[in-house]
Amino acid sequence: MTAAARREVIETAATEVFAERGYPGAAIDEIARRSGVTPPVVYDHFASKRDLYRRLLERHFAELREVWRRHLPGDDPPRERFARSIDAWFAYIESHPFAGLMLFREASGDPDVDAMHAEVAARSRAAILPLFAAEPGAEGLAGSVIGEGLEMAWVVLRGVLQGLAIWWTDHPGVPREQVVATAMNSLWFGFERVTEGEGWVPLD
Amino acid sequence: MTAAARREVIETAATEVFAERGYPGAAIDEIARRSGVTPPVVYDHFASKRDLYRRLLERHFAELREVWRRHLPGDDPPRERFARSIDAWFAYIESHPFAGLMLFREASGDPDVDAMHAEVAARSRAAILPLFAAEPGAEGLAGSVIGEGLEMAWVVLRGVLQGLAIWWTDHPGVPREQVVATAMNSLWFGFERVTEGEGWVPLD
DNA sequence: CCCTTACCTAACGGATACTAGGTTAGCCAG
DNA sequence: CTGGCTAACCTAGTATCCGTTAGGTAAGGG
Repeated sequence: MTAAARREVIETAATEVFAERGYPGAAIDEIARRSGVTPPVVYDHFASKRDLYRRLLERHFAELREVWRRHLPGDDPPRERFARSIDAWFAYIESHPFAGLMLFREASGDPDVDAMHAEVAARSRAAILPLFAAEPGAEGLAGSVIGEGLEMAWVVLRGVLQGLAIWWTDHPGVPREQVVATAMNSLWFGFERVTEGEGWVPLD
Repeated sequence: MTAAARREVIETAATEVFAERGYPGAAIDEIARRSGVTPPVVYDHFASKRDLYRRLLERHFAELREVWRRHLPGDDPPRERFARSIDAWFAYIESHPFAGLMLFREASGDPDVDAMHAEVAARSRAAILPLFAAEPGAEGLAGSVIGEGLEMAWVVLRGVLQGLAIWWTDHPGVPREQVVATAMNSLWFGFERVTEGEGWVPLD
């Protein structure tokens, strides 16, 4: 097998194993075995386990980032663009279930690896948030009663999508439209309400 | 130190280490060191690393379950009870930040441990979901256009709370009311809309 | 004075990231 | 055809870490 093809096979296998076992639980031995190869071959392509992991993080986060960049901006009504983005997002998860699982595994056990994960994830956030900030009415979000408005909205968005994505991989029979509908129903009312300036639920 | 006190110290230290490093990354050595003790002492109190982990899962999940059980049922308007429950939930996270982090770490790397985690978490879900199902209008949720209605609502709820909880531990300066307000604003509109029979966002 | 209790030192065994060095198979110059 | 070079892959380790255990010490109470 050519080096490039082997490298691709290893990356696919490694994504699976990292998703299933997490960073410390993923053994190079098993990654190699699933790639039809012995461990030293992995080191012909990647300098270390960390290097391999970083490479996969960069790749999958970039692909997911691209989903937002391609579907969110536009001239259609916000709700349609938002719905399409979420649909495309789950379509990516559907075709790359292990990539999603790997990205959403929060903590690895290795502080350096955690820092790496946080750094790459922060780059994604920095790329995607401006797309939302460009929406009309977004200043309502940013300046709302909630101090860290945009940032916390991001946390909520991420929490819902991530939770549904993980749940979905355990319930593969559920059609994508249902998952997308749940995400929309959970997220849309809040965004709509704020961007239209109707304000927030008051705190008693 | 008495055995009971030492055991408590070890449980606290272990919760911290599991939260910071995840199951495979947590070393008995470090748990022991933070407990002011050597590793064999840990084994005087717990049969194994897995046993210690299970014990902590049971304990913290039970405490969080109790929060819902105490605050959600009642005769006040649903929104107030829901808001109070969420406030109490984040109050628990505030006083037990490591417990929250430990519970929300999805995957451990060890299949047996993952199964254990899933089992205890499922017990919590089974205890809390009926509280929501008892709400007037909940049949709208369960029988909605979304097939697995209640279950997916649970996933969303959990996703939002978990995301905010993790974010909050990284931003300790943010007052609890702001986090609670964000959670309410993210979750309440959807629930309200469905339980009042106003239906869902249609899918285009 | 002994026995229990809390804790220790020292080590074993297994797993794991990573490496040194060799083997095979195809390709290409002569 | 042939000899040698390269590229893909291998066997066989090494060093380290980690869960766990065996067996012992020391202090305090009865």
